[in-house]
Amino acid sequence: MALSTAAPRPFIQQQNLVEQVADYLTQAIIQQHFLPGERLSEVQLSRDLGVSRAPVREAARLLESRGLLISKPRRGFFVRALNAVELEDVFDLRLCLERHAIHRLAERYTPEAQCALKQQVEVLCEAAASNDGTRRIEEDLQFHRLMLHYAGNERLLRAFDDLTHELRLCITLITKTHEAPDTIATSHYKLLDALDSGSPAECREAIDYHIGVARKFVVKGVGETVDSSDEG
Amino acid sequence: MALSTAAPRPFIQQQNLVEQVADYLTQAIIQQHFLPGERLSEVQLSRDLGVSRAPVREAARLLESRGLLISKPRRGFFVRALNAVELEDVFDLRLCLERHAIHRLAERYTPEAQCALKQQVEVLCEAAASNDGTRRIEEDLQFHRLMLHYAGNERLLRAFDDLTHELRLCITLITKTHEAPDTIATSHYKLLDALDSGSPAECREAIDYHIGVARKFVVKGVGETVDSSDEG
DNA sequence: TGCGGTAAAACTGTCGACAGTCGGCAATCG
DNA sequence: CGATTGCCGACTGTCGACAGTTTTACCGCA
Repeated sequence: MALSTAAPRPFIQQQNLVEQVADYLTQAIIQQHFLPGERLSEVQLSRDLGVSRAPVREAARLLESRGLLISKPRRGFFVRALNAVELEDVFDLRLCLERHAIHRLAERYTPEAQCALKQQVEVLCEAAASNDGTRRIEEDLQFHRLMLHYAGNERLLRAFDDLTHELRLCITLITKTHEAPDTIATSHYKLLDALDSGSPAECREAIDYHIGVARKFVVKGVGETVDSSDEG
Repeated sequence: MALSTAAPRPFIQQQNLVEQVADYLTQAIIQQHFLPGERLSEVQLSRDLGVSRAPVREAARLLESRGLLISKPRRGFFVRALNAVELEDVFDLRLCLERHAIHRLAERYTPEAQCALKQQVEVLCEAAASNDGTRRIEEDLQFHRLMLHYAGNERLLRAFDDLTHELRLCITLITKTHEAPDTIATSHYKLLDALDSGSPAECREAIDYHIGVARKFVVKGVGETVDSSDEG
């Protein structure tokens, strides 16, 4: 049941308008083409994308379940705006999930997992040296996703994926205050070392420190952008 | 089979059709009017409920995001069927969330929370003495939901709610193998005692034992119902 | 000039319809 | 007699349209 094997690659896949619209909206939100709190007009979107409103609505509901949009009855869909408290909650839950995952992973740390994680850290380091902030974040998240993946609990992985959608909601904030390249590298290598040691205490300490640093940076970013996106 | 009351207008006249359809579907699935793996026909549902297909589709997508339904392209929606592995994953994640929650709660254990939890245990004990298995489960879940609530992290609570939807997916299995009333009572009082003590170690031990027992019962229930509802 | 009320515009919620696709069944062929 | 192929029915994906509601713009009045 390992999901590590290559994903099924259908020959022809592009015919699902809902998914395409969902992807488009997700990217547009992440890249801040739609600002937090902004209202999305179904008719305008369907006009712009050249589709009818039905797939737009279904895609919007999908994003709502992922925490990227919020629907208000008779008002439409709005881009979710995370405040400081909600962001703290997100990182607290992330800590919860990753603590659990790293322990589970330490219990079943295969050479395959070790190799994949090490490889991903190298990719991450490469990305960290570049100027592309978004790519840095994505490779960082991908490393953590791999950890969750090799922890062997698909439901846990799904919960993490749900969470990262919300993390991406403020990805531009994160890129602005992201750590220095060498800090990123050492921080992740520490996680690998902890896993190699197999010690639960070391794992916990490493992940606590790691998430703690990330949290600090992001919350700082939010604090700097005192955004008065009020809602009623 | 499920909708013998397919009269012209069963129940809907207000607004928010999507939520009403979602509630209806949720109840129908929980009460096993739709069996795991069964396919749901959009047209049939919309006919039976006296609405069009649009709200049915949107409600189905909602339930899909909650893990109650699975959509297969061009095939429609199917009732999710949890296998033993997936159920183990669910309980593992539940352990993850509740461990975190009880620690957070111990840090900020107010008299209000203490009172509310104690009250809910009493309600639960009352329900446990009754014959209504579903009510027992619901009051049990409600106790845990209160714990998560007073832990003070709304995002954590949402993750828990998402999880309980899947738990309810096999609620009939759970009711069949639920613990004895006095076991339920003592088990929950142990949680309260651990919280009163304020000791993280005691909290962890109590919640580990608690979830472990629940897991054992449910997994046993699944094992007895050797239902090979695999999917391809 | 500022404010309240009314009317128009825009939007969402919902509906019925059409087209492409999938699964099952039957006729055909080896 | 079994396997294959073509056909038919049913269903999903998508669309345009209508009705009720919310927002906005405008106009009269103080």
